[in-house]
Amino acid sequence: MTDDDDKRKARATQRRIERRSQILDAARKVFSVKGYHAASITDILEEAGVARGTFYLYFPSKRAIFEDLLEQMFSQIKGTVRRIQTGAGAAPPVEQLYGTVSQLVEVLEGNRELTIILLREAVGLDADFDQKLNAFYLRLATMIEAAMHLGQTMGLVRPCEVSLVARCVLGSVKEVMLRLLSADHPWAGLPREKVAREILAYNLHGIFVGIADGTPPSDAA
Amino acid sequence: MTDDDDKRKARATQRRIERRSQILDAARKVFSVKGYHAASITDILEEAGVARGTFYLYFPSKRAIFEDLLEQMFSQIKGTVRRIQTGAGAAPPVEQLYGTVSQLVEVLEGNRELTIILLREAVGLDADFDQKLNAFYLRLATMIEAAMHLGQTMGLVRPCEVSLVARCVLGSVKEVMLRLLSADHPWAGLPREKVAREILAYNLHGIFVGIADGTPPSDAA
Amino acid sequence: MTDDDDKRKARATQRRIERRSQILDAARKVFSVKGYHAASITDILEEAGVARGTFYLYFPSKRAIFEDLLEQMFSQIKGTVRRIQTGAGAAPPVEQLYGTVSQLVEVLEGNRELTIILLREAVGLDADFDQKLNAFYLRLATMIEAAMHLGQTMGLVRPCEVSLVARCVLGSVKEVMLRLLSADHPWAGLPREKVAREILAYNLHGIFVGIADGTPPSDAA
Amino acid sequence: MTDDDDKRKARATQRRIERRSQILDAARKVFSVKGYHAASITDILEEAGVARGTFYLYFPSKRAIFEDLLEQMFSQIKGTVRRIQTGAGAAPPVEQLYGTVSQLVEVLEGNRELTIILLREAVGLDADFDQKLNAFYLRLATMIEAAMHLGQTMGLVRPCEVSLVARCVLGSVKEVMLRLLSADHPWAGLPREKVAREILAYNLHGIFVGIADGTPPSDAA
DNA sequence: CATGAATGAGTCTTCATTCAT
DNA sequence: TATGAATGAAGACTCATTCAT
Repeated sequence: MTDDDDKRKARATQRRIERRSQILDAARKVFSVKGYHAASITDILEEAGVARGTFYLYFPSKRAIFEDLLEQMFSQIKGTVRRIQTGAGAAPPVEQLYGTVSQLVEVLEGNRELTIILLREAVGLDADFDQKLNAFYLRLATMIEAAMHLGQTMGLVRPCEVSLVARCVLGSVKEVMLRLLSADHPWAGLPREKVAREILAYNLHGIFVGIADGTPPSDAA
Repeated sequence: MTDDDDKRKARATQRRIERRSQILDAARKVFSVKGYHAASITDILEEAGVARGTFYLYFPSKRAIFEDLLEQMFSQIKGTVRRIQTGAGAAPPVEQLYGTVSQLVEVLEGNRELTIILLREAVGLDADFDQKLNAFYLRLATMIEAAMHLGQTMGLVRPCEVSLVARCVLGSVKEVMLRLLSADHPWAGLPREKVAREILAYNLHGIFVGIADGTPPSDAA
Repeated sequence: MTDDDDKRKARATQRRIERRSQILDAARKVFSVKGYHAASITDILEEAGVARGTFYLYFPSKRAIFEDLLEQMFSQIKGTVRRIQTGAGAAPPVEQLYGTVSQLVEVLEGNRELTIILLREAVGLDADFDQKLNAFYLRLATMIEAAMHLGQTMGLVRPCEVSLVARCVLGSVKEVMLRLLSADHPWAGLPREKVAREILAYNLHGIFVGIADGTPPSDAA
Repeated sequence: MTDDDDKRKARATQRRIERRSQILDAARKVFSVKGYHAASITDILEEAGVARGTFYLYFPSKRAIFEDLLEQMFSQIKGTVRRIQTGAGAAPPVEQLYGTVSQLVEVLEGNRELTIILLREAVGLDADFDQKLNAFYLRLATMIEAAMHLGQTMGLVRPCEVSLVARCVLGSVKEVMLRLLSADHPWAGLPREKVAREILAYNLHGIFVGIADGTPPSDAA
């Protein structure tokens, strides 16, 4: 009996999770196409093939599901961007950076809809919401700053107003990724690696002390 | 009589223009504080001290006035960003660039409200609207591309995927300016020139073939 | 010009007041028939022949208009129930009481719908609301108590737990009035005066020290 | 086998009854605190510790369970209010009345929650429902009328519009009991007997022919 | 019998836009 | 030209009830 119950409970939980995903997926799609404001609960309902009440069974409000989506993105990006290792057997910093950028591009491309939401719906919902986004970007900027400071102590990064330049770095990545993921970008054919290398080259030669010979870093490494 | 009529007409036209400005100013303020969606016609009305019907006498819709505001911004920025001169007596390209960036920062700072609107309310109204914004940024990107191509033929700019890198440049400027103009940025004290120089240095060393010696370009020039 | 403006403004204000009344009347009717919960804004709209938005132009919420209606009732009743005068030339207390009761019945009958609302919708909206109603009835009860205390010092009212008996008085009036105003009461034909006299007789002989000889007080007076 | 079946059936029936009570108790509690409208099925479910579907296994609707609760109250009150006995060995009518009132107060106090529901949620659900309540109160009023008519033939009750005065009596009891049972009434300390005596005294001296000497009837008897 | 996920009709409220004065 | 009252489409959310497991 207990076994049966357990099984049933497990199946129920499973279904709950699936339903949630189903709605979440629909919302992701709708939000990425229409944007937060233009998207109505009804749109999501239709996309998900679910009744009104069901939605509210899984999410307390339109805003809540949107935040959920953003949280997803946050955590995925957080998982991607890693600190530079400086230990003995660590790979050269540039290599590591390339790895991070490359992965980042991959993750963002793999989450096209979420990324578009994150990058587009940059702001404008309400103060509370903006703050969350700002906090997120601040976290990213801070990570970049930290890496730059480290680079400076290693003599790899030129002296500069780090907090400002870190934002430059962030901005360049944001802009490129948004275009890359938008419906009809001009670099449709570019492979991820190429994109990653270009971004890295652009940024490195802005924060890197050394001879810029026009060769992308992957070759240099 | 005709004279009188003319005078009257002129005065009337004058008043029309003033009224328009009055409403436009109010809208700019409201939009920059609340964002497009959160701002209501009523907010604008109250800020402008104008009646409901009057608003619709000057603008056909909420969206229209918002577009108007954006157009203002477009033209101001267009006026700032100039093509690099290559003629005989022309100043060194880097100098020219510095001038452009410096002016740009100044203009954007001088139009804090509009700039914030432009940078934040990036997208999300509707497809039509997004296209306008995309078109605007595309225009900017294209100008940067043109400059880069020129630079490449002059041997000043390293070979790269120009259309992509141009977006990097654009993104870095957008991000920095948004932070700079936001309520409480961390570089509160930085003078415009310093900001301009940092941005330029960051970007130049990313698109510039040459020895990156860590010296800001203004010194180099 | 100013004259014209004044006139126009006056007319506008007049119309505003009328519109308000129009909606208020409709709401009164609907609430008295359906009760607060069963009545929908739509019902009121249809009854008033007014558009949805118009309603919210005059009242911030369904609850607000209901409270308004109640306030109306409060003030009307307040205006009716007067303190007993004990001065030299004052009419005999019983006479005064009869006057008050008689007027009260008249007022309540004249505001059939409001009264029904007040008496029926006794409670159950929310804590806040209940409190308002309780406070109102408490005020009435307190007035009755005061009159009774006075009567006691004058030797007219028998000793008793005044606060409790005051509620008895209040309750008897409430119940009778509710029935009287309800659609199909059994005393349909009874004239106001008769009703007033009966209520008074009933109550007087409960709080009156003296010989109850079965004669209605109006005769006794 | 049949025995076993019977036993099983009996046990099952027993369980059914218990479950029903369990839900009924929860509903009583919830309704008396929140009132009919504010109380949700979910509230009852949580209070009862029962699943949604289970509820509808025992009651067809929210309204139905509410009616059930009211029926309970009806029958309890019906059991309390007895006809006055006029036989040879019967106790004096006043004594009997005192007994009835006293018992009534006791029953109502013992069913605090139900009573509050009955007295507060007086009306306002829908026409059908109101009618049930009206019918109930009508029944009570009719019983009082009958007693009064009897009293009149016995020369104990003064001539009056019996149907109206009966409502006065009913109203006075309702009002006092509602206050008495409400959270913070002013007579918190009053013992039941005192309350019963006061109510009776108030009412008797309104419907009783005789010398009102200010003494509570219990003393008089 | 019991469960609780799913349903969808119905509610209140907002706000851009229109139009008579 | 200016006003502001009126409009009504559209949106988010609730909750009693059903039904597959």
